[in-house]
Amino acid sequence: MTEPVVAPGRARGGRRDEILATFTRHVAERGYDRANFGDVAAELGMSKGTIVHHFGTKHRLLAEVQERYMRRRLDEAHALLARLPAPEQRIAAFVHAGVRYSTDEPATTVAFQREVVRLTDEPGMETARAQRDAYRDLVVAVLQDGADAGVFLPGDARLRSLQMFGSLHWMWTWFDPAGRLRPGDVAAEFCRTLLRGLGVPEDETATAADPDGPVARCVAEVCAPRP
Amino acid sequence: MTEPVVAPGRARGGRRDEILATFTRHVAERGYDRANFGDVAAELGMSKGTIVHHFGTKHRLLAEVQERYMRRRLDEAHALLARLPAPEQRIAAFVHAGVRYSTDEPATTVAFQREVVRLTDEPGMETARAQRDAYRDLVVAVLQDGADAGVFLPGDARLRSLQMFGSLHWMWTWFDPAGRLRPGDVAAEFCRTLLRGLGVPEDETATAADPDGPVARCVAEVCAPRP
DNA sequence: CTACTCTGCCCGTACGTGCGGTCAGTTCAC
DNA sequence: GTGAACTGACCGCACGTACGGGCAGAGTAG
Repeated sequence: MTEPVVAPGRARGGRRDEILATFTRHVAERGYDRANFGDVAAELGMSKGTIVHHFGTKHRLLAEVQERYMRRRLDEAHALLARLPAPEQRIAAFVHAGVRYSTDEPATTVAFQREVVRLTDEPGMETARAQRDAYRDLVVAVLQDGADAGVFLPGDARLRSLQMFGSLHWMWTWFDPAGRLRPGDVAAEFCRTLLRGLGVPEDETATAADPDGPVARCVAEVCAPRP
Repeated sequence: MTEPVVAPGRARGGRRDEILATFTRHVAERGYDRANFGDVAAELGMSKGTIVHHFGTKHRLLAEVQERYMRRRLDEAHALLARLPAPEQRIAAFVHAGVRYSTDEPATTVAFQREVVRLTDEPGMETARAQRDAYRDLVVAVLQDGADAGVFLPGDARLRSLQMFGSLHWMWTWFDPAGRLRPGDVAAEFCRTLLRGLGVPEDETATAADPDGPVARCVAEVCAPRP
């Protein structure tokens, strides 16, 4: 209907991607439990059976959403680490990126964040959980390295990472991508408080937090617009 | 059975409080959607009808959980503000208190935090939402006053409050009250990063963050053990 | 004291609905 | 032919909640 480019039955991934996108939006809006096959199918003008045919179970569908999301986030994280050497730049980049997600892919980001707890509980989420842990480990390592190098004041790197992730992951409950609050401003404020809190001097903090500064620009390049 | 003190039929709130407590625990463990009357009733050895009799609907039950929780938090907040005059002490107190909740009332805290989004969406939650907003306004006012007074560096008080609440509200996804991590240590680390990030000098930061310091002690007195 | 009525707590059951998942079958590209 | 995409009817079940009734204690009249 909105995808007449490729012949039906042989579209890129079939209707698989459409299902994934619509399901993701429903999870973002209502949560996993209240999202259901019937509504998704109706919206896409297909049968419930089609969704089952492609994904098997609802759990598997969610798992695929989480895995795809974390795959992109991990790729970006590695690209950022490769370009930015300094610990305070790297932390700032993670914050800028974390805020960008909320506007670049609002639905997927909200779906991921509000259902993140299922990564720890439910079976079948091992891959996504491992990806999430890998991402967190990257941040912890930067925090630890920075503290070891004296760039950051001594402190518990793991707790600091949780403090930082909390601020970012909580955004789904209050941030409106369509609102007047610019993501760059949110990231800047978060960066300033966080980096100062880690003991980074004022001028490095200001540069790294600047929404038009080098770190933010690097993040913008790496986090390309959605295909 | 475990409540032989008062004659049946005239117990303090009847089985009402038991229902509330058990339902709260189920919401904390499984989330609102997966918590159900059948399991709660079975665990308490009563009929589903009894729950309906006392609360009418499932939504009303959740609303009551949220309202009771926020009432306690608001009372504590006002008590803390009355005892602690300095902005950095007040912010530190909010952080210490926020962490304490996770161990003092783990079930209710998790239930509240993981279902907080329903305060904004669902009807019937107006009271709880107003309480939550009032709590946030208290924190925003402290941050604003501190910035106006020059105790904190200039910055967006509202964004700072959201950054702070994010760290605390996210705790339910990772903090284990029975684990080896002491709540005081978490609060101390969070306080240090946050207060330094707000521009508070190192010695005031250290005093306010100290888990055995005056602020933490004041919080411990105000947040009395459960009755 | 007795008998009665009223009332609030509680039970058991039954109903309606919504949802995840199954399955037999059709269409269509290769 | 072969197999993948897709359909639509259907199943079973879990869950919220409506309903009718039982029962015990309080109040009251005699």
